[in-house]
Amino acid sequence: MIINNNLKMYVKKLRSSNLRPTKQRLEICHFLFDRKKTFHFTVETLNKKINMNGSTKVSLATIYNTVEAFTKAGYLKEILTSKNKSFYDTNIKSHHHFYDEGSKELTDIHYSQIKLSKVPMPPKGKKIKNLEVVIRIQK
Amino acid sequence: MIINNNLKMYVKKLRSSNLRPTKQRLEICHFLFDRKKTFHFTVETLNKKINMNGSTKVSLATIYNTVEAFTKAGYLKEILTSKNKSFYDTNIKSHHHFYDEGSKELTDIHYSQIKLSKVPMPPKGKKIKNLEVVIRIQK
DNA sequence: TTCTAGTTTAGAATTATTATAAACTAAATA
DNA sequence: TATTTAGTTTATAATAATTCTAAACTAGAA
Repeated sequence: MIINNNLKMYVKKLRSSNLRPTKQRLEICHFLFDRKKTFHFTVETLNKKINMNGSTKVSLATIYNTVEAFTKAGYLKEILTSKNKSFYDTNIKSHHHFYDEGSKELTDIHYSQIKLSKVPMPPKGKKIKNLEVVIRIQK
Repeated sequence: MIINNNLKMYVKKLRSSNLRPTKQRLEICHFLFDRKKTFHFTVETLNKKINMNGSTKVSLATIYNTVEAFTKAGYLKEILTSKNKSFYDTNIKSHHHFYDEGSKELTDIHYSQIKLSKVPMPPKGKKIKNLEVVIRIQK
């Protein structure tokens, strides 16, 4: 379960996302952030993981709400794909993806692996929030 | 309605997508390709346009099927976004997009406006099909 | 300890998409 | 040209992802 050290971090993330630290939300944090590698997921896969391996039952609605709040707060990043399903990533650093249309798998590309030498100005009155490259690959 | 000149082109596009040229499919072609500017759309918006302004009634299922066949054949391109809805583009040349999360609008970026000076090798056994940049903008 | 505003939940509602099967039609063949 | 058949269209049903709802519950302030 959640070790004390991470607990503080989770509470901080939750509070700064305007969420109270509840049993369910801490369980979600555990499955999202208590990892060595970064984690790509959909709400469906996260829900399965939590409810098969977790120590607390968490409803789908709570998972949706928490993931959305974390995404707004910047602790998760929504990935661009052409599927009608949302993919999220715990790696919020600027980085890019390979998207394999056969297997529908996403793989991180480290930001240092792609360099842009020219980027356009945003339209008037707007600023750039984020820039992502998706490289579609096939056999 | 469809002028004679375009008709031939539409029939060619349909045949090479393994579709017979029917009244309904020609009407879809008219709304997709008889344009000066490139066209961004979802099936929903295309359906509205056709059935409000078109001269032939076309069912939603036919629109879905035709758009999918054109996308497979390469006459339309599916755009990457974070929404749970498919966006398509009649501009199939290599190009990129601004995505305004406020208004949910997509704007083309001409391929010459972005230059990449470093791109990673694809994983073993795979090749790069396509590379797209999406720049998310906000106020 | 009590109270209040926020939270969780199951299930209903909504939205996008895909599947189905009966009626229709393009175009190959006689 | 008439007939045939394989492909097409359509309304509607089914499915999948997400959002909404309202009743029961709980964190944390007073």
